[in-house]
Amino acid sequence: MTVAAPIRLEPFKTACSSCNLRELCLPVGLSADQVQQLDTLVSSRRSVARGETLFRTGDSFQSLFAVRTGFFKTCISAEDGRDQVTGFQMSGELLGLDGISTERHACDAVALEDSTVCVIPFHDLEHLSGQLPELQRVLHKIMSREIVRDHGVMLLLGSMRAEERLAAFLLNLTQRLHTRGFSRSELILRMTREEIGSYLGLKLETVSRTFSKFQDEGVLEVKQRQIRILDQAALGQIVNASAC
Amino acid sequence: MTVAAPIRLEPFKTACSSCNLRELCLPVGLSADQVQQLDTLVSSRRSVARGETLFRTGDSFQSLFAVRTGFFKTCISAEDGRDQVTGFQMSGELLGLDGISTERHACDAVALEDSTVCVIPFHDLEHLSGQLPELQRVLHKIMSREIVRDHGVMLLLGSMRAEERLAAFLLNLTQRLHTRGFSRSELILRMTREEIGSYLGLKLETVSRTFSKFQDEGVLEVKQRQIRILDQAALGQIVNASAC
DNA sequence: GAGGGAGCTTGACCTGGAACAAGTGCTGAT
DNA sequence: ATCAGCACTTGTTCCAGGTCAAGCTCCCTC
Repeated sequence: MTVAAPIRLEPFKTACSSCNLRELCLPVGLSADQVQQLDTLVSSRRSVARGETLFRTGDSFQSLFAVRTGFFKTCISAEDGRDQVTGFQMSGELLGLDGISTERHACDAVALEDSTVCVIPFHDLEHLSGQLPELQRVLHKIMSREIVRDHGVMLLLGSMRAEERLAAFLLNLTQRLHTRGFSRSELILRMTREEIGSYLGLKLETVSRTFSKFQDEGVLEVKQRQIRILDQAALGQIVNASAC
Repeated sequence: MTVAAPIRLEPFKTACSSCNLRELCLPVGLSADQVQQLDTLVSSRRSVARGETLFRTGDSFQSLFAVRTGFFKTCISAEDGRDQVTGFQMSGELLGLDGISTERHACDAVALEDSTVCVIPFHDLEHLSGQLPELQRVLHKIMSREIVRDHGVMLLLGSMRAEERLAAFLLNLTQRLHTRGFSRSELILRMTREEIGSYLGLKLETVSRTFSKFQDEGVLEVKQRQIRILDQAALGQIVNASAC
């Protein structure tokens, strides 16, 4: 491939400092100067085609990955084959935090559409964050946020009813999409009913029925994976239903 | 043993280097020298009586806490009053990681028996871990381990049946107690049936019935909060039941 | 050692969601 | 253009676990 010519395209490729996700991603809150230091270690990208895995349970952990474009799910499977989607990740979100503890990945990360990720070699990141307290701070906050998020999912799984779960899920998705500049009321699901069900602790039939119910009630318009939210407030009330 | 001589009692107060939990707690894997540096920042203790809270949702986050003696639960509550136990912590385990992300605690930590904790001022910890890569590494691993643990709970909540959940819970508890030198087959629960139920996404009646069922089957002996495991293997099989 | 209350057990009944089953509609390959 | 196969919807039935209710047990306090 590399025909003649010593053209160095590198600045064109990966650079946090020129990335429009920098306010959502690892560089959040860092100064321009600090982001440039990050650039030195986030030097490669990787494409992952829809359906392919970025990493699998048991793979040696070397790097974190920041989703640049596309959409992922992470899932774990028990020995008995049962499995559980533990999260959906969109642009600016980090994948691989689970691998730090044992230096082996503890889940599978699967692209739900053609995606690209930035590769963040973790040893380098630790090294740099020893130098840059602000970076260390950001990393800690991101990990902590993941813990808080997980606790929220536990609340959902432990005490919500099917409708509440799905409503909470949709609100969470649209809110995250909205911070990325998408509509607050329209979205295209990148995952199947089964994956939604796995994440929410429901069977796919229940997810489908609940979508239909919301549609009948005029809360949503559902056309396969295209969802339009007609009544945001109603969704919010459904989530907090047990209050009544 | 070293008789006579100028004995310095100071390590008698708070000191990771003289703490018998150091292999379970923050200092895990650090050299004696490094642990001594930790000593400089972990300088105070706090007692929390049974039923009291160590911190509450919304409290300003200043420190992590390492359980020294006793037993805690952490729980979050939705606005609507619903609440969810997100974990039980025993000696050597850290409390407060959830607070890092927003600098406010995101859950309540309640002592289930009279307890003491070591106070670890987080800013100091971050500072020191910038100096001590090994400490940084440990902190990252602990946070990552919490994430992995939470994912395991999601699997439990999302896809296991009541018996499987309780069996998994008991095995997890006894395993953690065992690494602390307790029996693998006998334990005293520090939490109520309701708290177990909240953690496992079950109602207290279901927890109680499931205990009774296990007792009838000869898997456990249950006397209120005293549990004796009669058939460890059976418990293990129950957890992996869906394989059959 | 009597009384009260929190925590636990057990029974009876009910229901939300699982399981099973039978279609329908998209999509992508030949 | 046709076909195959996956994703989704919808109906029916069933059951695990929730709900409600009644006692029981073990402390703890006076």
